[in-house]
Parts: sequence; structure tokens; C-alpha cells
Amino acid sequence: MIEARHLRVLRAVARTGSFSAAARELGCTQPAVSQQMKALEKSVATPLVARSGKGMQLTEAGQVLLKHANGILSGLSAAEEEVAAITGLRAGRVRLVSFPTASSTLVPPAVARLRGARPGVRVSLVEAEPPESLAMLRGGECEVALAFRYPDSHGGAAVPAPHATAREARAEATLEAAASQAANDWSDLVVRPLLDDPLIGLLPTGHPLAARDESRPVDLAELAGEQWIAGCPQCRGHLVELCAAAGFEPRIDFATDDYPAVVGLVAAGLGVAVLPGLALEAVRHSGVAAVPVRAASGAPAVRRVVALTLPDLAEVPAVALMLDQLAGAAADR
Amino acid sequence: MIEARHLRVLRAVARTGSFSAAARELGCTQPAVSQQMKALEKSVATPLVARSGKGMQLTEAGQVLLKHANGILSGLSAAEEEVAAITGLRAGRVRLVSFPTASSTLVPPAVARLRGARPGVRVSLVEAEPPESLAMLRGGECEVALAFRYPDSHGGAAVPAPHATAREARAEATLEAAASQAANDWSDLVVRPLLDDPLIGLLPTGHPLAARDESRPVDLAELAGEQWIAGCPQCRGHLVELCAAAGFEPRIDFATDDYPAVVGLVAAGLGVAVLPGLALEAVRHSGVAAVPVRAASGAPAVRRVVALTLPDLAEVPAVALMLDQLAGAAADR
DNA sequence: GGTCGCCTCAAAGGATGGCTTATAACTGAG
DNA sequence: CTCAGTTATAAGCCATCCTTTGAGGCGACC
Repeated sequence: MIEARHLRVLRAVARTGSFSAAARELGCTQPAVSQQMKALEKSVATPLVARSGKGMQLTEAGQVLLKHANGILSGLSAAEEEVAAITGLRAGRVRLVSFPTASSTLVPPAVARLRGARPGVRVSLVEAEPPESLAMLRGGECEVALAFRYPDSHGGAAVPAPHATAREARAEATLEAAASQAANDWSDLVVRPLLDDPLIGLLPTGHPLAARDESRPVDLAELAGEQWIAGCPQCRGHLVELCAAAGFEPRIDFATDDYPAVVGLVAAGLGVAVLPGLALEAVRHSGVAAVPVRAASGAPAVRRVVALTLPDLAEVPAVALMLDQLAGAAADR
Repeated sequence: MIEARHLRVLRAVARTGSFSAAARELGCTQPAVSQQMKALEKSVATPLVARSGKGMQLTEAGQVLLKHANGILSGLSAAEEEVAAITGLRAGRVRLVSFPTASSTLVPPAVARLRGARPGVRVSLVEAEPPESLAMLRGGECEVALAFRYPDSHGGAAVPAPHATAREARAEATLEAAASQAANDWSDLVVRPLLDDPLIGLLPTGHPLAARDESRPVDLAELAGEQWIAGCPQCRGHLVELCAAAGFEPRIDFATDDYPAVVGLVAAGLGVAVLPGLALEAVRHSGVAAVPVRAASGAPAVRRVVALTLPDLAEVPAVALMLDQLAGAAADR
């Protein structure tokens, strides 16, 4: 088997016309060159250099090999160069999958900053909700997935506790999570927390609680008797959990993942709603009152927005930079 | 530094989609593949494969490297193929340098046989006299040189005695040979004897010795009183030596390396000549009598025709085959 | 839920190969 | 003949590579 190292030596020998000079050019000793040439001649089973006293010439086989060596070695250095361009952020690609509210709020400034700092890095964006986006990440269809989860819910721990082995972590997750939520197991992923997105209660402007100071949180229990308008299926599930913790079951008459529709329904006085803060940012919410919501525990209800990637991909500079820019954009709000 | 071995592993991994399958394809164990991939990732300083549970995908850097790997490895195998074609005598080239009388007698059948047996081997022929042809051989301008020497002359031993070191051989040669004949030192070459070319005396048909049985040799001393027509400078020098050994100095009135001219001069009765048998084969020699010549020692006078090559080149199949065919052609006469 | 088969990784041992230093030999020039 | 430059060889050191062995993770199947 011919090795690239052999061809480098052959080229140096051919260029300099001497083993010693080739050794100096290659930064090694002359016997090393001599041995490499001998190894190469053995691997092709034919002499490559012919010596006669002073001078040395390549045999025909040597010339043929040298001709190929030039092309092969230049191809090799081109490959190194191209890879170096990717690692050096002069080139590369990051495919991002985001859920809708993040792609209209967090993603644009992060992508803009990345493109400004590293114009060579191409960023593409696809929208998908968390269960599907994780499948895309694990399936190699993207490098970074934005997702969210509700802390202390059955979706899994936001910050997984350290475990001696993944087996233990898995066993623990099995214990505390339902089988149907195995898709929410992020133990095999790199989780980069971005921000805790506060849940905002939407009330019709005429609602009694809307008259209070808007900065003063509303306890979920205060809305026990209301009619509810729910968002996406996952948000709806979480809402039910939160309300159960607060001691009641919400009466949900409308459910839609179209946030402007939710706002419109609330404004029309058809019920109250709880939406993520990010969702509210992208929607005009005139005609409704927005107030922070406190969970049963007394802490503000939030959903945790995170960026996810595969452990291997976390080492890729462009991916790490994307994560950094997303974290920066999240910190800026 | 990326090595070809790394790329072979990468390609196998990409093709099979699994380290184990790649190991089976490569004929080694799976940890070997794992280590090679790790080494490659270290050498390019970026991850190349991303694993997520079941599947594995190449990272962008991995895809870039794979794209180049295909070209590089195919170039590598093309190089091996082409070199193998040369060593396997399906291709290759032998540049032959010959002195004129051999190129018209020995060379044509030898080349014809070689081309018949190995049509892929290209043979080229250039004519040059021995001192120059040896310089061409040592200078890499040809692979095989045909030359001749006169045994027991000062040109050097026809079959060099074995020496412990080339230094000793050189010292010996220095002792017994004049400095001007250093160019005839063949101790650094591979010498393949082809044939002993008998020297033929040419006499005018009216010459008294021409009337004898043509198969009966003529002693050189019998021609002591003749006028002489000499051939090429080297032949002329040797003639003088032979005559000196026989006890006389030839009277040389004409000297030309044009053998037909020599024959013509002899036929015209302007003198006698001694020509190599090979030279006579290519020249019409009507009008002259050709008789074998015996030297002062009583043995037939001959010149030894040999094929020379460099030790390294003697290992090249095409060169070795050329030498064999030349020896065969010489043996056939 | 448990077992089985497949895949991957990690660690340790042995073997191979590369590089280096040191030495000897050869060539050409002065 | 001596000197400078080059190449080949041998011995020792070290890195690398490959293997074996064991463990853990994952999906499939019972």
C-alpha cells in the first residue's frame, strides 16, 4: 500500500535530487529518507531511483509515480485546506431547526450576528416542533435544534443530574417519566439553556384582574373559574398540569396553535389564555391585558428554551458558534 | 498530516455506515477502525462522524474529506496500477544505446523478440560508441548500453575479479590501467556478456594468404609486412596492441570507421584490414577474402561484446528482459 | 420486563515500524 | 592524498498500530 508519506518523500527526493537535501527539506534525517524510499520501493516492488556514482535519476516507474504523486498530494492538501476552512469558520454550514416562536424572535438576531462575524458560514433554518425537531437532529438532518421544556414537569429534568453511568440516568428517567415521553429524553444530547421564557396570562381588557398593576403576577388559581383558550398540544398538556397543581382543571373550549387567533379570541372575551412570552412578542396583542403568571409553587411559570445538538457536533466550531450566538441573543432580551 | 490509510478507513466507514462493517471490509478488527478514525479526526482537528444512538452520519467536514478521499484514493490506485503495468511488463520502456555493428546485427532480432513477447514494452534505440554510451548509461539517458572490449587488453578485465570492496577494485584498476582508460571501468555496472566477436582479416583476393583454406586461421604475425587499413579509433588502438604482442608495428596508411570503405580499400589492394565479425556481416565484402585471425597467443582474436546496465536497473523487469533477449540473439548466431 | 445480538468504546499487551545517532563507505574536488 | 558531501547500514529508542479482553449501550425479540 502506497502511503502519502512515501509520496511526500519521493517528491522531495525528485525535487532536490538528493536524499540528504530531501531530508533537510522534510525536516528529518537522511537515513529516514533512505528508509522511506526503500519502503516505497518495496511496496511497489520495483526500483524507483537509479544511482550511478554522482548523480541519481528516477527510473521510469519512479517518474510515473512522481507524476501521480503531484496530483495526489495536491489533492490531499486541497482536502486539508477545505476542512481547515470549515474548522476555521471561513466556510461551513449550520442547519438549524426551530419552533415557530423562537424562529421569529431568538433566531433572527443570532443568525444575523453569526453572518456578520463569519460571512463564510451558511445558516439554514427549518421550522419544526420539538418532538420532530429532535428526530431531525438525531437523524442527521440538522446540527442544532431549538426546543423547550417545562421545568419540573414530566418531560424530564431541565438540567439532568450527573450520573456515574448513562444506565443509571436511564433507569432514573424510566422511573420518573412515562413511556410515552421517552422522546423527550435528552440525556444523549448536549443541552444549552438559552432562556426561561415566562408564561404570560392573557385577559380581556375588561377582566377584573386586568385592572391590577400589570407587573404584579397573577396566581394561576385566581383563574380557576375561567374559560380557557389553549395553544399547541404540548402547551395545552402543560397548562393542564399547571392547573392541576393549582387545584383545578381548566375548562378548555378553544384550542389552536395559531397565536394571533388566541389573542383574538381572548380580546373578544371568549376566555383567558396563557402564552409563552416569546409568542406574545411576535403578535400584536392590543385589546388584551398581559400579566405574568405564577404557578402553584409561587414561582413564575416559565418554559425553558434550550438549544440542542449532538455531542460530536458540539465540537464543530460553526455549531459551537451558533450556540454561542443563540445564547447571546437570548441574554440580550 | 492526512495519510492514505486514514482515507481508506474513512471511505469504508462512510460506505458501510458502521465501524464494525468497515473493519470487516478492511480485514481488521473494529477497534482498529475506531482508532484510525480518531487519529484522522485528530489530524484534521475536527469531528468527522456524528453518532446519535442508532445511526451515524458524517459531519460536513467528514463529507468534504470523503469527497476528496474518493479522488485521492483512485489516483493512488491508478498510480499503483500504472507502476504494476511497468513491472508486469504490460508497459514500460527500455532505451537502448548500441554501437553501430551491434545495432545492425544483434539488436534487431532481440528487439523483435521482445516486442513479440511483450507488445506493451516500448524499445528505443540510439547509436553511440562505447565511451559515450557508458556516459549516457550513467547519466540516466538510457537503461541498457551495448559495448565491447578486448579481453586481456588494458581496457580492464573482461570479467572483473571479485573484490572485498569497490575501493580495492578501484585501486587495482588504477594500478593496471592508464588514467585515460578510467572511462572503461565497468566495476560499478552490471555486465552481461553477449558473445565473443571474432576478428576477421580482410585480404585482397589476389593476396597469397587468401588462396589458403578460408577456415584456416591466419596468424597476425604473417601480416607483419602489410599495409594496414584501420577502423574506428578504439579498434585501431587494439590493433596496434595485438600487433605489438605479435612482434611488429603495423603500418597504417588509412583509417576510417566506415566499414564499407574499409572493404573497398582492401578490395582495391591498398592494404589488409582486421574487422569484427559483426561488422562484416552487415557489409558486402565481395572482392576480398575473409579469414579468421589468430593472436600472438595462438587463440582466435576476439572482441567481447557485452550489454551493460546499472545495478538498480537490472532489477527492472523490462531491462532484465531486454538483456535476456540480447543474450538470446547473440547465442543464436 | 428480560434476554439476546450487534455495535461501540476503553484499556492493556505485544508487535511492527519510523526516526535518530553513530559508523563506514564511496565520490568528486582540491 | 585529504576533505567535504552523500549514501547505506546497524542499533536503540520511541511512537504507533493492532489485537485481545471486558464493559456499556441499544434495538429486537420472546
